[in-house]
Amino acid sequence: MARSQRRVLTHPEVGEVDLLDVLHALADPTRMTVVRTLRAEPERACGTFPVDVAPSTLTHHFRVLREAGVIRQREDGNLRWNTLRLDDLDARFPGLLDAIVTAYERQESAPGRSVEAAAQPH
Amino acid sequence: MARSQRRVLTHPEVGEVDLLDVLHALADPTRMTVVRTLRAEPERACGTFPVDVAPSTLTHHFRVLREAGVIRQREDGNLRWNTLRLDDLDARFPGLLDAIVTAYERQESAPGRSVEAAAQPH
DNA sequence: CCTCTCTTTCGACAAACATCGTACAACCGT
DNA sequence: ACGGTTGTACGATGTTTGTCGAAAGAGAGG
Repeated sequence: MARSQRRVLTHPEVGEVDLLDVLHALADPTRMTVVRTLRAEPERACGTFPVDVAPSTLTHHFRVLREAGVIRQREDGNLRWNTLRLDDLDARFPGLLDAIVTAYERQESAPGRSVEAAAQPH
Repeated sequence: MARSQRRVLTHPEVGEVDLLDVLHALADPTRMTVVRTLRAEPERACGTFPVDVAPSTLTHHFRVLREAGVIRQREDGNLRWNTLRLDDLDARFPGLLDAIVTAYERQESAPGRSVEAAAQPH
C-alpha cells in the first residue's frame, strides 16, 4: 500500500473553509512566508521554503495551513508538494488572500517601519 | 486628576500597525463581532456590544483590538467610546479591513455553512 | 456623602500554540 | 538490500490566549 493511500491528508471543502481559521493561519510569520512563497511559485516541496524552523515545526505549520484550507498538499513519491488554494479561496472570499498578502508585502517593504518597530519592543 | 489623564490608553501610530497583529486581532469571533458592530455604527460604548462574555473578558478584547491598531478608545465621563480606525488602517493597508469584514459577513450569511460547521465539531 | 453604573485590574485557570528533539516510516537511488 | 533523503508522529516544554470572578476606581446622580 502506497503512502498516498496510507495517510489521509484531510482538506476542508471550499464551503467548509472558515474565515477566522484562515486569518489565524495567516497571522504567523512563518506561515505567512510559506503563503508568500507559494504565491510566487505555483508548487513547492515542503523542505524548500525559506523559513528557519525545525522540520517538525514546519510540518505543524503546513498542517495548520492545510486544515484552514489555505494550501493543498499532494504526495508524490518521497516529496510532499504544496499549492495555494487560490481558486477555492477566491471563490469563497473574493480578493481576500490577495488583499492580505499585498498588505503584508507593502508593510515589509515600507521604509522605517521595521526600524521603529524593532526599537520599541512592543 | 481626571481619568483621562490617569489612564494612558496607548494606541499604536499608523506606521507602527503590524499586519500580523491585525490578523490575529480579527481572528476571534468576539472581536470580529466588535469590529463588525463598529463598522455599522461609528461610535459605541464598551458595554453596548452584542457579545456574550464577562465584562473583564470584554475589556481584554478591547485592549487587543486597540493595541493592534484596529480601534481607538476615548474616555468621556464614565464611558469609554470605541471607534474603528478605518482611515488609519486604510492608509496603511488599503482595502484590507473591508475585504476581511466583507468576507466574514459573506460567510455568515452563506446558507448551509453554519449548519455543516456546527454539525462537525471541528 | 452615598450609591449606582461602567469599566478596569488582578489573579487564576484551562486550553491552545509554537517550538524542538527523537524516533520512525516511506520512497529512491545505487 | 542498504543507505540517504524527505517528511511525519509523538512527547515535552514554555508561552500565549480566552475566560472568569472578585475587588476596586472613577464618574453621575440623588
